[in-house]
Amino acid sequence: MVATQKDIADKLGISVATVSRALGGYSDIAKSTQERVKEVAGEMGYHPNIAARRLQKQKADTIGFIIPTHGPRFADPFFTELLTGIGNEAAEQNYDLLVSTRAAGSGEMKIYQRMVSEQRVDGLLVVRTRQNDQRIRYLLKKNFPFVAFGRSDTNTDYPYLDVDSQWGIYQITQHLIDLGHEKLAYISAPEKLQFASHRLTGYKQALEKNNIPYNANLIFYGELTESSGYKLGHEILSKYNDVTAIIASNDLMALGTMNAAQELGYEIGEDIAITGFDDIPLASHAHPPLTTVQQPIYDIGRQICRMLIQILTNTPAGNNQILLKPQLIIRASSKNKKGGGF
Amino acid sequence: MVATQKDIADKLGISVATVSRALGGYSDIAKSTQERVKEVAGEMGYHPNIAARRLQKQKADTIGFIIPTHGPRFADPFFTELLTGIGNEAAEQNYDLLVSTRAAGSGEMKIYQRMVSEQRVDGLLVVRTRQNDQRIRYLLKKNFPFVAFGRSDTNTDYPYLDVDSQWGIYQITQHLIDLGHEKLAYISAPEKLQFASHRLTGYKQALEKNNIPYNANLIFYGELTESSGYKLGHEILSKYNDVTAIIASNDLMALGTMNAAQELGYEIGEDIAITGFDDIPLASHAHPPLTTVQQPIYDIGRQICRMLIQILTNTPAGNNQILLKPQLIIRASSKNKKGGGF
DNA sequence: GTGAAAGCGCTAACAG
DNA sequence: CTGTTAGCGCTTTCAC
Repeated sequence: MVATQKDIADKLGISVATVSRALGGYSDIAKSTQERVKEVAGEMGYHPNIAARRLQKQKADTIGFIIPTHGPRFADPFFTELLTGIGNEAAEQNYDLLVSTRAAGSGEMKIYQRMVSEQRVDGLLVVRTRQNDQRIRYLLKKNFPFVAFGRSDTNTDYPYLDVDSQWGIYQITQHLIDLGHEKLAYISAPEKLQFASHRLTGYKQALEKNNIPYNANLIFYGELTESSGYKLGHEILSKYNDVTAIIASNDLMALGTMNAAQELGYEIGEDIAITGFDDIPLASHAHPPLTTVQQPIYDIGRQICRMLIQILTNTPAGNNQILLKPQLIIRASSKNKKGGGF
Repeated sequence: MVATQKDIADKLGISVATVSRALGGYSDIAKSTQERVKEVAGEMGYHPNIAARRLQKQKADTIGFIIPTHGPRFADPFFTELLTGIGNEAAEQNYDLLVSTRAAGSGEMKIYQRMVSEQRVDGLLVVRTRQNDQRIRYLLKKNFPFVAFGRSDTNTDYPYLDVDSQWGIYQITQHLIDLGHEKLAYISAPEKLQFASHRLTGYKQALEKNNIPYNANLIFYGELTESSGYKLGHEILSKYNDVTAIIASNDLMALGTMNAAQELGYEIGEDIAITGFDDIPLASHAHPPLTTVQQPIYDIGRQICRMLIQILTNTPAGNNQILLKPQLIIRASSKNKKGGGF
């Protein structure tokens, strides 16, 4: 049996209210009483019952994070790192973190409703924003606190943090063009993801700037997994043997593409350039190391969590629509085009 | 404002108790009443307040999972997949999943205490069991429900699921020996992790069986990360140019080691064999694909979660100390030793 | 400074 | 079948 405030009160012959005040560190309490209460609380191994506290305070002191997984073998290191950032920030601020793992689509909205309606959490973190995002529409309608990692196409106003991935892909494309590449295939994220269009735009912009005609046949759509990159890598290289660079919109797909290219006998960095996006730890330990666009994943996790808590505590938050500039990381997977005239 | 049972009761002119019973699907209720209640509940958008329910039931219907991270850039795909398994199972059984991310050591025990004492969760999942594991000792002392992924050295009795990684490493070592390798370096997990010793034992057993003398200098200790494997790979290959195989005790370190070896000009699978453990999705898309020992990570997550829920609901659980046989997956990173006499 | 009393929203025992 | 009552453990008026 766990000790309650009542147990302490009984033992000390005082009221529960006094115990509560003593423990809560209120000022209108005799110093001596407070000390006695704290001592006995310690002896009895008292710990507050948070269910009771939550009911009374009408707050869960909990943040929700619903991870959009794709299938059982969802093993994206990006999310582990993001989760670590979110979790560490939440813990420091004394919030619990409620996590759900749900495939986008299959019952995902049910979970949002459950978290919101049953007051399981005080606020939510939304990631991988999508075009016309149902989740965001729902939360706005319910007027429920949330922060998104990613913008949305609807011109609604809500707090978010995003990385300027259009700019990031523009940079990486320009980098490849500078190296002499002219036929660059592009592996996009699923079209419905908001960042997919940002990134694709960055690619198009760079081509345009350099007077390279855009060719829709060179755009491929993947699922952000290694195996998806692998399949598309094979497809691209078998269809177009004159492609000299492949830009993937995340590292996992880039790694899969590298694998395909290597199977086909390409030497990466020499015969073909391949690039990613994210800079997961594996990117620098790939063979060859992967040129990519770095997002500060851990810090993003911390920051979106912090933004949400600021909203929940009505702390003046400053700007709550933040756009970070990512950083181009050049490694050996991109080199001068062979015979590129340099 | 959110609708409560009282609101429904008032609207219908009945008591809160009746509403509760109607909603709870009890049998001792008039069908007509139940229908009216449910209808009005729907209209008013009623959803139970779980804080109240938890207080009354003295159960949180929540499972806790504390992820032992190492540092900010913790990005182990293994854990994403494990989390997905745990999360999906919990959701199916209507349990919430509370996640904490804490570096082992730094305040980790505080989180366990918080979860247990403040009754934030009904049970806990413990992973990466350690020698003389503090967490397990604590939970046993508190008589708090938990299931561990991994055995422990104390011969205490508690529910766990583990993979027979001794057997797994034995298999992989034997496989390499069969290929003609005789000087095999070994990269261990940190010594304090329980599975580190199991795996090392498997390695030693295989050597012994084949009359290869054990050489302690060939044992290296890593941190289970790519960069750790990378550093040790460099160290091993610069010290011992006659090592022809390196056995890493997880895939991430194996991948890092491959990177080091490739930097040094080795052709993996030809000049040197490198193997891992886990079979994360990236293993099959490495270059060359990685020979490894497969653990059914997602299923392990599901199963430890299921075991815990069985304990919480007093469901006859059958065997609650389970040892799974992993599976050897042979890929191109291990081949015949060059000039090995085959 | 402290106690008494009320109430957060729900479930459960008991009466009728 | 339904209402009354009590209570989960805590915080928060309001008196004194």
